[in-house]
Amino acid sequence: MGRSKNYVREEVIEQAMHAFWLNGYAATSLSDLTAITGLNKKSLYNEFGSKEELFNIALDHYNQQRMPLLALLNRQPLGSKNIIDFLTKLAHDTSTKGCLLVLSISERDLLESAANRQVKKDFQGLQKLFELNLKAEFKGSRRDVTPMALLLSAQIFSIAGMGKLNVNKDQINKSIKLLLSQLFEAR
Amino acid sequence: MGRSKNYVREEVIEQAMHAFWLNGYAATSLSDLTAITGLNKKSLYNEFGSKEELFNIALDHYNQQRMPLLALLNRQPLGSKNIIDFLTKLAHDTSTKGCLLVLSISERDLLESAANRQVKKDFQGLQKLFELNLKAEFKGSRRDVTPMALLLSAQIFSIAGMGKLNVNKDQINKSIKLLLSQLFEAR
DNA sequence: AGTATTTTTTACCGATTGGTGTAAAATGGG
DNA sequence: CCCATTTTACACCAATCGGTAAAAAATACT
Repeated sequence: MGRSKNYVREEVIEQAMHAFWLNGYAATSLSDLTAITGLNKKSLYNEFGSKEELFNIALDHYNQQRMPLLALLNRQPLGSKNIIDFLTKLAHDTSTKGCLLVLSISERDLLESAANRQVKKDFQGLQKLFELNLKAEFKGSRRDVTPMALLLSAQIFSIAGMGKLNVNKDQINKSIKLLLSQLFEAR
Repeated sequence: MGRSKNYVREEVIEQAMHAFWLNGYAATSLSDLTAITGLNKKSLYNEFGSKEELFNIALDHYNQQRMPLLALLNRQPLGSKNIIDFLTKLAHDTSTKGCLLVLSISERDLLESAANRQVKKDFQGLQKLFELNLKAEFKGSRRDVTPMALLLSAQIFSIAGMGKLNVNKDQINKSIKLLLSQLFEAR
């Protein structure tokens, strides 16, 4: 049945993901990818088809890794605690690498790509999760939770941005904590 | 004194700025720049030195254009009204292009460039302006305004991100208004 | 008008881009 | 052990990248 592969698919995806994460899609060349993954161009193409397909797969991998975080928003009972835990953990996990999803929406080469559509869909899904938790939190009142859901979900941009700017992590945590307390704490 | 230029420097900078804004630094090629500005490669290099220098100049131009907005934070008396007006206008002016400064901090080719350092400095300056206005607003109290200043200045990332995602502008305005009312309105 | 000076045009540079064709190397099943 | 099959390595592709040298075209000043 022929020679066996010299690499582990999942490891290659992981390495490619980190490369894309650090450098962006366009700025990560095939040379970069071969250097980082250790396997050569032809093997990359045999396994993944093209640079863009590899990126899509890497994005998928990224989302898979983020599942535990997203799961926080699905815990029963829905409510503000889920949101607080989610954003607190997001802020805590911030790094100077930023967020791959956030970074990808600005990539020209991806503007009309499947990846870009996927990222937008992911964000809308996040927004929807926030809405559901807010509705549960404020059930009974007739308040429109849409603006608050948007405000909260957009904080992933703030957090990613501060991370990219290398803002002190303690300060990031404090600022998010402040936001959450102002929005949710009984006053 | 020889032939006169048949372009206007300021117009070229303006056009280059828009190209960089839309596509990013790395993804905007010299071909793009010559096509958009109308003048050829050699003239571009005679006038601006290099692609990176042109980008720095374009970034400068962008900041100049943003001066009226920043001026809102310098109005006397300092206080929350300045911040409210600033963020309200920023949200109102959002476009799908996002913010050139925000977009630039993620560009690998600029990571160790003068442009990147400039952008970081700009953000810190913004944060400081927020702090001064908050100190004025809360003078007398011993509250540490740093986290709030960081939270507020980081909203430029949220706003830019929502713009990039093509979120309905009305919704963006509402979400920012909500944040401001929660932070500042007497309760 | 003549000419010195500047700008623009054109052709070109080596390096790198994403992607492929081909042949050698390696390893499975019989 | 042998051969079919797979994966690898290597050479190569046209296109494009940022940048430049040199000559041609245009114009302002005397």
